[in-house]
Amino acid sequence: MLRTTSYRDVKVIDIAREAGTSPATFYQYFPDVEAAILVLAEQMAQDGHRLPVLIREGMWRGKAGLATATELCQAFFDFWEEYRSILRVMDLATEEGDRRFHQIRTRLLNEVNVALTETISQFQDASRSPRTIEPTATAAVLVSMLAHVAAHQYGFEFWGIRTKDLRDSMARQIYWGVTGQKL
Amino acid sequence: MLRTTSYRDVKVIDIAREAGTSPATFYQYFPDVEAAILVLAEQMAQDGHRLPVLIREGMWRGKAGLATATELCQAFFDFWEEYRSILRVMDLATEEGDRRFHQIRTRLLNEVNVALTETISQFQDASRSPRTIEPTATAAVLVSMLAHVAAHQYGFEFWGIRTKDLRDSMARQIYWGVTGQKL
DNA sequence: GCCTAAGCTGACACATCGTCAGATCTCGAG
DNA sequence: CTCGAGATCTGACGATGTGTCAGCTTAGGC
Repeated sequence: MLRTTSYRDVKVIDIAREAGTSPATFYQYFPDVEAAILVLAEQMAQDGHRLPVLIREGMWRGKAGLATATELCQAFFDFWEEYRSILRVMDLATEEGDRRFHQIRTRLLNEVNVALTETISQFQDASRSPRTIEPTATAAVLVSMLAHVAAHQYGFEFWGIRTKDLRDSMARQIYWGVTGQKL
Repeated sequence: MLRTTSYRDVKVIDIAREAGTSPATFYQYFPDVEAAILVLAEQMAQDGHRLPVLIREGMWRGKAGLATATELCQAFFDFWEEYRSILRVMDLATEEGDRRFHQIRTRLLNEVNVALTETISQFQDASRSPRTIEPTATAAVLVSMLAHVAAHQYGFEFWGIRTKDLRDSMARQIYWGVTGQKL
């Protein structure tokens, strides 16, 4: 229903109708509409475990590194495509201070963040470069980029920017952010 | 009201009460709640003109370039801080396919995008590097990063990531994305 | 076939929506 | 100052949605 109806207009009675039952039955399972969406969000977060795996199992050195970065971008695009309507509600709720959604969002993105932080740290240690920039912060910035571009993919196409170009451009930024190398 | 009440719970009757008038009067001015928020969003977009100015008037070469990038990040943080509650509604509405909000979002961010694209193109031309990466796409990716990190600034602090670190990390990514230089 | 517990829902009191007819106000012409 | 046209406001209302409860239905063990 979130795919076709705006969040604001999803009413308990609509959900009940769709489920072929009455509003009273809905309230037996959920205190409100948010609580029902929360369940969907939890299922989504489960599926999100595949994202950090890509980072940990991928190669990050040289050309293979750029390829891994590209795969990561593609995985984000795919994930957002699938869960777009839930993600946007989660984002709003999080921003509005809803702890329940914030927690799920954290579980989903923090894992990616941690995986990326580790990889960045490894490269910083290897190159013995002065750690002027926090790996955590860089990881956070890169994850933000991924999440936001994936979310607004369609909006960019509207401006005549191809998804493929976005992906490649983002992959380069990530490769650079992670390795510090120019390639 | 959007600062204290969730978007979903802002009712016409609340707005009317707040304004010391009746719902019927509200409907004389706006067809629905969204339309009223739209006006706030338009005012916000006006104020957004200051963002592309920073890009165009700033220096982008060398250390001054990094300073300009940092200023740009700070400006985004400040802007989002001021208009956080409107921006999150705008984002949701845009994602849900609302043309009116999409248009305002475009006006706001596209100007930044164009300014950044121009700057990137200048650097690519100067270095005669092969244009494998679309300047427009890179600009879009960077603007996304700015918008998203600014939006979730508070969420990051929750994870123990300092705003200052975010800003510096982002500034480096932008500097690199714009100039292609490592500094 | 009976009983129990789990699950469902009709009905209700209350809130909000969106509209319209008519009340009220404003302000310039006479 | 008075009047009236046009602008603005609002009470009232039917329609729709919310959240609760008591009572009904159903499944399954005995």
